[in-house]
Amino acid sequence: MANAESDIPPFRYSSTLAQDIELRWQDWWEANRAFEAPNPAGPLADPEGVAGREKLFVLDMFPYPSGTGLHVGHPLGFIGTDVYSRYKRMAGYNVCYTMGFDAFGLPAEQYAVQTGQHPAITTASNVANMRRQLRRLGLSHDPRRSIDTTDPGYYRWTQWIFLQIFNSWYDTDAGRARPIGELIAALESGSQATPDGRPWPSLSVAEQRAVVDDRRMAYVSEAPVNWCPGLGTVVANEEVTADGRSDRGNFPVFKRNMRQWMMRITAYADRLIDDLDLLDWTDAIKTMQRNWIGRSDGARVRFASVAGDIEVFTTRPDTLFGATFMVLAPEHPLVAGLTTQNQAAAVTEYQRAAAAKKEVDRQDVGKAKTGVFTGSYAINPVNGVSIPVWIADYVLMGYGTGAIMAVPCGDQRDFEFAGLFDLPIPAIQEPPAAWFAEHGIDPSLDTSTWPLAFVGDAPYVHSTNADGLALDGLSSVAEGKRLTNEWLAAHGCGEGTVNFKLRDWLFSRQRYWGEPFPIVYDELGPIGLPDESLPVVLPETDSFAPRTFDPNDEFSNPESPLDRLDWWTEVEMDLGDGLRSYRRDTNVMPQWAGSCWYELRYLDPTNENQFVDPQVERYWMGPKGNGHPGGVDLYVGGVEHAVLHLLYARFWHKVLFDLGHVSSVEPYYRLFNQGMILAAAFKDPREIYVEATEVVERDGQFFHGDEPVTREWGKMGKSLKNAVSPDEMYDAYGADTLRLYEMSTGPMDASRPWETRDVVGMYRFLQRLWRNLVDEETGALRVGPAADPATMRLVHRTIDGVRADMDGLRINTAISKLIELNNHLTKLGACPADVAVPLVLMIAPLCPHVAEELWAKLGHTSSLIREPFPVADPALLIADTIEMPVQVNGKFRSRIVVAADASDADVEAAALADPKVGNSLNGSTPKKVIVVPGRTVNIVV
RNA sequence: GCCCGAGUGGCGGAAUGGCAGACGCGGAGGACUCAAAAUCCUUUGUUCGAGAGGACGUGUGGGUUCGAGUCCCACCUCGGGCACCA
Repeated sequence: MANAESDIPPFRYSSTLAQDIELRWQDWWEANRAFEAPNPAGPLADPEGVAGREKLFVLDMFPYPSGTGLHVGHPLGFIGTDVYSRYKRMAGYNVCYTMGFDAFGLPAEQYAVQTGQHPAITTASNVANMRRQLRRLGLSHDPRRSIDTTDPGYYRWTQWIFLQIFNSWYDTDAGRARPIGELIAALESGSQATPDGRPWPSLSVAEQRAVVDDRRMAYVSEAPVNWCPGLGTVVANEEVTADGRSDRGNFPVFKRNMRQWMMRITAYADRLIDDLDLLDWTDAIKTMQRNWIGRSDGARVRFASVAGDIEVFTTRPDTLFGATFMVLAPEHPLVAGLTTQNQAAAVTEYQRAAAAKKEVDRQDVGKAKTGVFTGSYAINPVNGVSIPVWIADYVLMGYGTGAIMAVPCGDQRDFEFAGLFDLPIPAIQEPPAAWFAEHGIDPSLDTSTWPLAFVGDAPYVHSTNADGLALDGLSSVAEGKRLTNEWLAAHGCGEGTVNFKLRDWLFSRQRYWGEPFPIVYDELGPIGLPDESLPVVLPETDSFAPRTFDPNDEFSNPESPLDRLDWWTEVEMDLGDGLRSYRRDTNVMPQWAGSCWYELRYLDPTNENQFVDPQVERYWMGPKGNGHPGGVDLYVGGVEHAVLHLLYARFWHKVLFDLGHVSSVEPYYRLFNQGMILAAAFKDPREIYVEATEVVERDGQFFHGDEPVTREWGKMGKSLKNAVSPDEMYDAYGADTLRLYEMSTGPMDASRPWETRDVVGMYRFLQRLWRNLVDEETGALRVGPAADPATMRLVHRTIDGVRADMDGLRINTAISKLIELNNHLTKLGACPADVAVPLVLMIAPLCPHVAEELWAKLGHTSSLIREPFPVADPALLIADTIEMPVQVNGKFRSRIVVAADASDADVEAAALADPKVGNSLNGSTPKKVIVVPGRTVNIVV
């Protein structure tokens, strides 16, 4: 025991040596400002550094600086982007790579509520701790560019962008946002009409303000919002889970009408869908965004009734002749006017029951349909038929118009509903024979024999009226829709339209730890503050909590912490018409605000006059041609942001583009979703998680002490008690080993289990690599004589393969190629002198610290971070002779060695001459011989 | 229910339609050691065989092909997303 240390050679690559090397080089990089990426202009300008180098903008989704610090599951993506950035830097690119902190949000606020400590203090210390942990990994960030969303120097520009959005409107004719001043000018000149057609000058000031405010991209609206009494704040649709609870805290959420800030993201719905085609993202993410936006093409149709026109949205206007009843959502405003005396009791009872139901139960697809007849009828505009109007909770007030026309023969839900309440189901299309066969019934237009509704292209029947709409015989749904839409428009009872699931973005929160709105109110409404008054600094207080309520108290009202600060909310200022009193907006922005544009601030983090210098922005974000529409070149992050962050950030970016502040239409050109690190978690018989490190395996069973436990795999973290700290890994192996391990366990986009016992493999690799170059007794460089031709060819094949793998972010296979090369060198006894340089340069992006140390031992006095990455010599990629497998009837039988440039005939002859092949043929004559040059020979008998 | 992914040794995973299992872990054997750890070397898909060598083998069943883990069809399982969206 006492002598254990002395057995190890003094200069073996051990964890102590690794730590010494790593800390030294981290200090050196910092002292020498090694990773600073120059800008073409502004404070970070270095025209020489920019000249002649292509730019590359690599971005990680920035983290929330939590108090618990990092575990080894967090930095998977960060290591990946660092490897890529280091590789690209060596390949000659000017790489912008840094890290910021998304530091507004609930945890810091909740911690403040509990402890009374100001969230700014907790945030600062969490950020400092996270910076330290990330630095220890050796990430090659440009520290000058780092930002923190809670810094007034940053959120000043978040507020400025809010004002840009507030001070703009969406011009649907131009298809883009424009400054609000241009709308006002158009209203004044009369080229834009007022909503009710009165001339602009005849409107009162209040009316004029209201007209303009209603058109703004950011607007205050009395609208149905998600009120969460348990959190004491409203939340966005995107933050409500499928079962109607809050994303954070899991409290019930209620739909309530409240005055809140909204962002007109729906104006961009089409562009947000269409521009996905420009992007290098996975189809999975694009599909999620498309589904969320939920575009559907159809028509609005108006049915006359005693209570006025009932407007419905339908994607199948062509089936209007099959509409035999209508269904309204129970909350629909026309229900009261439609309900007859006879039905009043039943309708009221149904409405009450529907209101009491939770969103979850209402949206349960499996359950049987329910509904009540209102007693009234409406007129089907295409055939004048009077059809009953029902209410049912399968129709949702929040989608379309909250009312549908029911076509039971062509819609499964309507089919079920009609069956249940004995409503007629006339056929209006003649389904093909195959459809009847598939469902095992005889072809018939008697729908009582049909097991379900028919949806698809098929000839129309009974779909012609006396008024010029004739679909009978037509068998194209698209054509049927087109003709119907034309007819509806011509007869003034409807028109083709597009409907979206996407709602406007609820943008205000009744909390403390967020960006204050740069807005004050006078008696007429909100007024955007002038740019000079930014930042509107979050006021100091010691009372951080919003008023919260019983989570089920639906009728409580929000009260934000800022509401209580009269000294702050009541202001006197001169906004151009003399000193007057105003009241500040007491909401704060949602946490998404700061992450909607942070990549732009990385580019020009210290600019006091602009959120980003246009020249700098164009350099890093501008369109590059070749189908690259501009934007971040590589954005890496978790799939959990597929909808929320990515949709909001794209929206802000498009507004900034429309207003001429940025040069690319999209912020993130290439998106890469890294996988998660999973870890085994163990539950005892009481279903309580136990500390994973304390679990032992015996005979394939797992035990915690003497108690048997069950294993499951989950996201690494505190709640599953399975987190592994990077500090443990640094102590046991060093950061280079940890980096290699995380990168080697699989492709970047795959989730993979963490196995602490596997980490040693990469440690051994580094140890062997080190030993191939360094004398373990003296620490001196130790290289062998020049490489033999076979070794040299292997080196160049490795260079070629590693470059391709790095470019394709296949870091795991790049590592195996390097291990193979190193294993070959191990057999040689030492690394040949002429292999040392390319070897060290190739490992540099992966394990930069040990690479720097070896580079120094090779006699260099400076860092290798900008040394050119090795380039393969094409001549060495081709061998004189090659080995080819020979198959007989597709089964591998033997190998032959032939000249690389041998003709097919020569290869065939060599294959047939091989004794093992002869055995397999066993005297029979080949019918055919297939030679795939350079690949294989297959002999068919 | 619908839409995406993915199923390969004991484990993580590799394989432009062309030698399945690279690389790593783990296992086995050996070297060093009084011994152990660390390190190094050999070996390691299953199976038959003393061996040479053979058979089988990428979730299941079909198909295309000289040749299929890879392409096509159907099914099963797991993971993710959406879910009465008219």
